[in-house]
Amino acid sequence: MTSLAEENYLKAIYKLHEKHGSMVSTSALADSLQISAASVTDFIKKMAIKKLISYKKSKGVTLTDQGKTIALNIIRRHRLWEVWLVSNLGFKWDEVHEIAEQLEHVMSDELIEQLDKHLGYPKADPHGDLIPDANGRFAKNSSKPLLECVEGDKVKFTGVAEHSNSFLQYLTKSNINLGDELLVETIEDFDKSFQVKINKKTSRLLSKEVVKNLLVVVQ
Amino acid sequence: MTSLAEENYLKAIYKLHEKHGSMVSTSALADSLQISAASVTDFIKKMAIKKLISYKKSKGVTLTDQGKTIALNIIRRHRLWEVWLVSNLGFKWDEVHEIAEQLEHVMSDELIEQLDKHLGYPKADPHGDLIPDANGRFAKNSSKPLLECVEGDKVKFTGVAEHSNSFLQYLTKSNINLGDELLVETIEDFDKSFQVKINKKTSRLLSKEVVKNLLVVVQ
DNA sequence: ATACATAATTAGGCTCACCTAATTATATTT
DNA sequence: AAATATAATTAGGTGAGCCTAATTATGTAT
Repeated sequence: MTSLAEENYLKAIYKLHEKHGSMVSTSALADSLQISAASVTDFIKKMAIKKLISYKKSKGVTLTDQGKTIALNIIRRHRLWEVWLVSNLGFKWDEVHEIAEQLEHVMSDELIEQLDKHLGYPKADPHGDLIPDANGRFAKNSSKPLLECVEGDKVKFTGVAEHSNSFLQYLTKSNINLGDELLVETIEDFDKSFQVKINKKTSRLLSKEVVKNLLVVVQ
Repeated sequence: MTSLAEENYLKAIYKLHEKHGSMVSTSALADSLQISAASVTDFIKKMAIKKLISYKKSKGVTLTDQGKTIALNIIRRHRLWEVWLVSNLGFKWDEVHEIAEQLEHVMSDELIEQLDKHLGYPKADPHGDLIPDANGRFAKNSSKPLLECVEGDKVKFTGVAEHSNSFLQYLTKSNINLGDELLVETIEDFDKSFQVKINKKTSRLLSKEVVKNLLVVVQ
């Protein structure tokens, strides 16, 4: 029904919309998919005819309900596979993205439902990203960037806002792992760097760039 | 490196060669891949240039060492995924083929090695087909069709020579499962039907068509 | 050896998903 | 408002992997 290319477009549109809101521009899509803008214009016209997206010429695209349903399904598949790769196959959180990018395109609803069950219906993937259910619905999420916290806040590290390998590896190296308790000891007003105590043990200085990308839930 | 289409051709050539020996004809490939003979001729010429196969015009093709290595790798992936689907996700042996056909094309050696480890380095898939190791080598296999047995033989059911869903479902329905002990009670000379005792319990009459496709190891 | 049937190849064409170069539309600056 | 920069579209084209119809090669029966 939906081709590999269509799935990739739908996922990219969903993610760009999530990140920047409103309509997704041709160039943003081209950039994200590493494809020329001309090719994108071509392709989105066809997707619009198929009612996967709504396309306003020279303005950009948004997902239709049908397109959004498919996009959420792909994201669901991707994140479930990531959980499996980490918890069953022993991969690290910075090693699973490329493999899950391939696995997400395997078409079998039965497979995904069985996988979900096998994993114990996880709510989030190894990076803390929520996993939509079979109907495309997410659990409630009260996390926010650590940057928005104040001195004295005691929080739980539940996710990342930046998924680059270098950031994930920095956290691993710094011994900061999903689920850790973080206590904001002091915040340096000048550069917004945070002195944070991790799991009531070691204390560490984190730059603004880092705390911006750590998602936490206040306890 | 190798495309989806190339992988499917290599696998088909390997299987046809295994089944009928010698060179694989254009029409056999066309039939197996559900593609026109003209398309096959086209494609195998390109594969020959890439040294994946050796092609004698109007005679047929055989795999080169390189092609055989890739084919065995695909078969390895396919069978490991089938083991996983049955033993971890709870699928039945007649439900896994189509899903494994998709999973086998996911490219990541690391993934397959971890999967193999996770499954405990299985020697065979849910149909009893041997799984080649990472170097394309198979374990020794002393199985033969039950049809070649004689009255009084006590054997272990280790595999099937026919993979159709209808045959697999017939066996399931008849309560004949991989690993079962079979005792050949009598063989009807007229139609080569076998009266067989399963796991020292129930006795059952199996047609020649069935015993031909049951692979067993004499105990 | 000839005729016939079957198998394989060649010729020409199609769709999908991409490309570059040229053109047009939109947004920003002066 | 005009000039300029940036973004988007159109036009024309490519390779991969398929197709049908026509042709040629191979194998079999007479």
